[in-house]
Amino acid sequence: MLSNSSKYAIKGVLYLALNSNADHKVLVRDIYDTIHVPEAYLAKLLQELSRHGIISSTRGPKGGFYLSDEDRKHTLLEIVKVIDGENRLNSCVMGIRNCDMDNPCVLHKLVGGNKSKFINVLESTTILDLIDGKKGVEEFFPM
Amino acid sequence: MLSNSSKYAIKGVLYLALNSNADHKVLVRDIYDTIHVPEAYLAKLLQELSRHGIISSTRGPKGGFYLSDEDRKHTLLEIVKVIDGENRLNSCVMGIRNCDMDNPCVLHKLVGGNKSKFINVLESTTILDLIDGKKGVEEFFPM
DNA sequence: CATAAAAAAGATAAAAATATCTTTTAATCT
DNA sequence: AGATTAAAAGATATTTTTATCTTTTTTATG
Ligand code: FES
Ligand code: FES
Repeated sequence: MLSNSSKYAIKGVLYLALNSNADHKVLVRDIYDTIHVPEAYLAKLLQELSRHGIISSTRGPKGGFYLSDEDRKHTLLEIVKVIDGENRLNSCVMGIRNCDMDNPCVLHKLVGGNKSKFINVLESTTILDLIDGKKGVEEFFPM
Repeated sequence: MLSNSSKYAIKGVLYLALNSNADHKVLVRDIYDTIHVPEAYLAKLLQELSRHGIISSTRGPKGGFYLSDEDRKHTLLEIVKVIDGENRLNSCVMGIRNCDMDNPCVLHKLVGGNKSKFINVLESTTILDLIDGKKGVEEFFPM
């Protein structure tokens, strides 16, 4: 479904969404324990997301990772694509060719619909949507 | 979604469903090229399925793998469980705990439904269902 | 400017998934 | 019985994913 890395990344971003903004940056060191992701690994993932403009960061003292208002408009799919690459989600359930309505594999009719719905959810759900209405970390973590 | 191994296994079983029976056993050597699965790897997978009673096999001359009528009643989920284990499919999208309606993670509401539908399809689709109405290998392979 | 803080980048390590190769066992046929 | 065929089992190799460790660069501050 999703790689471990993508799950970690989503967790990290979710934490940032709940606990950071441009005036309050947070360190990996302060996140990893709460969301149960290895510290160094989480750092790599957040760096990757930052490099791709999904989240924000600044170096040096008072630095850290955070989400700007713009960042919060990014979708789950964008996160997944940065971490897992374009192809992982798009590939056919049977791993044959890129999923193609015109040329479906045996399982396409059976499960293809679910797959596209899943992708659709990821594509249409922003970080903001996810935390909408929720206020506490407790509502999400430990997860 | 499904591991590579599971996809291979399903392909192999599908081939057997189309091209074998108790009186016509087939060799891995005659399958792997058509379904594009490494020979030795496919052998391992079919052996595993045979060991678990999902497919049938006999050794020695005139031996090979095949599907009995009973074998054809097995579901896709059974295949996947033998190859990927019980937990891969059941685990939460966010990889947190076993997916539990009573205690859902953030993404459960969004994608949990799709996931259970997917599993449901695998559970309710037998080999026989899959090839029902189809007669030629061409309809399935190359896949 | 020197120092410290923190992300970025790079290198390395460990584990899991994927794949292949070799030996053994069972069945068939002469 | 002996030879041959083919799966079963076991051992090994490769690749990918997951994870950690080290060095470098950037930024802030005294
Ligand atoms: S073509 Fe295989 S799932 Fe769509
Ligand atoms: S609890 Fe996470 S997907 Fe169900």
